[in-house]
Amino acid sequence: MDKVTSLEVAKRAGVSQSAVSRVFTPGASASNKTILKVREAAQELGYRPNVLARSLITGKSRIIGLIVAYLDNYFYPLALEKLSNYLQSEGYHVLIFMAANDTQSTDQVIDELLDYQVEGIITASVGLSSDLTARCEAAGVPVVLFNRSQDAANHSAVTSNNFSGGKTVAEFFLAAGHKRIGYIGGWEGASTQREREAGFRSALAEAGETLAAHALGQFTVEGAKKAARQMFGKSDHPDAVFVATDHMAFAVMDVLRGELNLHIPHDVSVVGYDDVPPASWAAYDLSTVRQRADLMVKETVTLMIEKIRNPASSPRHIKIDSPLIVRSSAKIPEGWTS
Amino acid sequence: MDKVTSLEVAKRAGVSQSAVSRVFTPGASASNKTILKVREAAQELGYRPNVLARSLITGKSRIIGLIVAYLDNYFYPLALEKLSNYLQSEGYHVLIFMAANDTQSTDQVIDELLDYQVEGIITASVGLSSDLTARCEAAGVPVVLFNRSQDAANHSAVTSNNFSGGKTVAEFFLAAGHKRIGYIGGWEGASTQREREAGFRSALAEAGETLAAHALGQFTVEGAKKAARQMFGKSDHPDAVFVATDHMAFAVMDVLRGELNLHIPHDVSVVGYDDVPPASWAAYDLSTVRQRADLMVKETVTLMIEKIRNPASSPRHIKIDSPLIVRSSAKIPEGWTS
DNA sequence: CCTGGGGGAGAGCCACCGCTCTTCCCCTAC
DNA sequence: GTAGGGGAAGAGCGGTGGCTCTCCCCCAGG
Repeated sequence: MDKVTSLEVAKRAGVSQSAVSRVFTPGASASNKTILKVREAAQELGYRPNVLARSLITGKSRIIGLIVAYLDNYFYPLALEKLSNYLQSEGYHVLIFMAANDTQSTDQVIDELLDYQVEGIITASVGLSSDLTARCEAAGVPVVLFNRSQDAANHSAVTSNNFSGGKTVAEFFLAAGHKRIGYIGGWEGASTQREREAGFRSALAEAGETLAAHALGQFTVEGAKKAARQMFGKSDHPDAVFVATDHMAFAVMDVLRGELNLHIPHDVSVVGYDDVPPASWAAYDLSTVRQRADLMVKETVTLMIEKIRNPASSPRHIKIDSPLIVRSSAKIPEGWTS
Repeated sequence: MDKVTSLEVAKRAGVSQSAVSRVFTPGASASNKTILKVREAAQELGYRPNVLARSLITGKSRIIGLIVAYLDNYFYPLALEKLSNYLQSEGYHVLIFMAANDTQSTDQVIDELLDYQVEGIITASVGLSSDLTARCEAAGVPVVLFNRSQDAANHSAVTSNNFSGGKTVAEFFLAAGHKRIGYIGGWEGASTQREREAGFRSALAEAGETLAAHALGQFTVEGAKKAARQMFGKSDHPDAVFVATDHMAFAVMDVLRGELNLHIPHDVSVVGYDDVPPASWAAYDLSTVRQRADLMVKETVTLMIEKIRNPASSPRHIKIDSPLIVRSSAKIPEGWTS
């Protein structure tokens, strides 16, 4: 019952095997009569071309490798969903890999992807060593970084405008009259973390202010909780805090309200980054900087396809504008308009 | 720079092409001397076997197709992560597809997967028509349903024990002395929904009670909110409600507390199903039935591999025990022990 | 009006994509 | 001398694509 080949279809239709191939190859020419006969025979036999065999000769697998980490941060599943759908609609398919966040495993993952002759690699929230970059380059496989950027390396990247996002949050806090302003970040290895903090600090500096408190939460719930306890456990705690991802911001809010009995936003204003769905849930109603996943995905795929079509095209870093979404977790400055 | 083939490696190493193949084929024999020469030449040239070409001849692609829906329910991204990792560790790779929840698109997705010569298909929260089942069967591709079951069809399935899970919740409510008990479900097409409700109802019936209110939330936040407003908008609302997924339960809690000013668990007890991470977050602290994703994943992969190794093995439905995790969103009966 | 030649569409043939696997043969070792 | 390990050769796996060949249509010229 298994494995119907084009040869069998050809026999049944009374044509040559290449005729069958031509019928199933878009852009090849065949007479209506042949097409009809072949289609019918194929239908009866349940024939479908073997994509693997096709890729072998055409050199195009129509597979895109996707490397993901941090699936526990809501932003990534949603981005993944959109990415997959968008690539599917462009006729590509997604081979997915989880990356632990060590170079070791990323290394192996890339190798396995290359083994599958992927036409391109998209990494979500994963950085690449220059060594790996070179290997992909050598194999002629373009790489696009999603929600992460890299200065030195020469691959394309799509991020939100993290710097200006961070800046806006600081301006928002300052306009609301906050004086002791804290920051809870992610992990220094991540460009998102560095840029959000840099933007945040720069706006404070412009206003002649400085950061009153600083901690890193490693992008995890536990890390964020620890950071929050440490930062808010004393009486002269900050009256506003910018948390680098919503995912961590929820944990921070839980600690502030549940453990430290602080009121939000009366005692502390909290702002996050991402605008994942729970941010709009009543229990948190978190003010946050929105990363527009759909736009980011669209740009990522566009960049990828451009690079596949024209391997010589130069890498680009696209920054998507990221607006502040004002909800009730932070004091709203009078007359604030985004 | 592109595409190093085994022939080139063979030339450089001064051996035949087949010798190179043997070196890279686990289980084939070659002398130490040859292995050494070949490995060195391969290293220098950056050679790696082309998996696609290999699959063409061996008939084993080492690809598993994964079809997912409802990625907005936290349970699935986490399951996906575990699934992918587990399959990776078993030497398989995952080609992922998103399924809109109509048969139409599932149909096409299956076709595309079969085109890629996948060795098996895992569907997460997606049912399959008997027509599709037959097609996979005919192509010799085993199917395992994850978190969904199907009576008539003959493929394996892994779920939690939804019936007993639902039953436990009802017993829990009854033991706490609740009298007006409601249920907010998902979507009738889902076996999880039907079984959870059936279990829940059966325990009520055993105690001579009946459901005081019933609504369906379609597994979405908006649907659940609507159901909650409807069920709790009047004064004789239930004093306990079982919501078929945590994801919907959060929405229900938001409506109860934020819109209707009801107190949990004082006015209403809420219990969910899944035990996704936010269930343990302080803002919700939701009592819920735990689906043990790691166990479910492990069984799913085991089943899959067994079926690949021995296609004749008969399909099985594995039900993972699902314990009630007691938190503060529902009244705790005196002396309750799970 | 009929015939011959040019041209183009469409079908068939064959080489090949990169690898595996079986068969065969050679060489070594006992 | 014989057994056995290991290398080489060659036939595919299921397709694609270039080349050739055939056939038919059309038009021009006798």
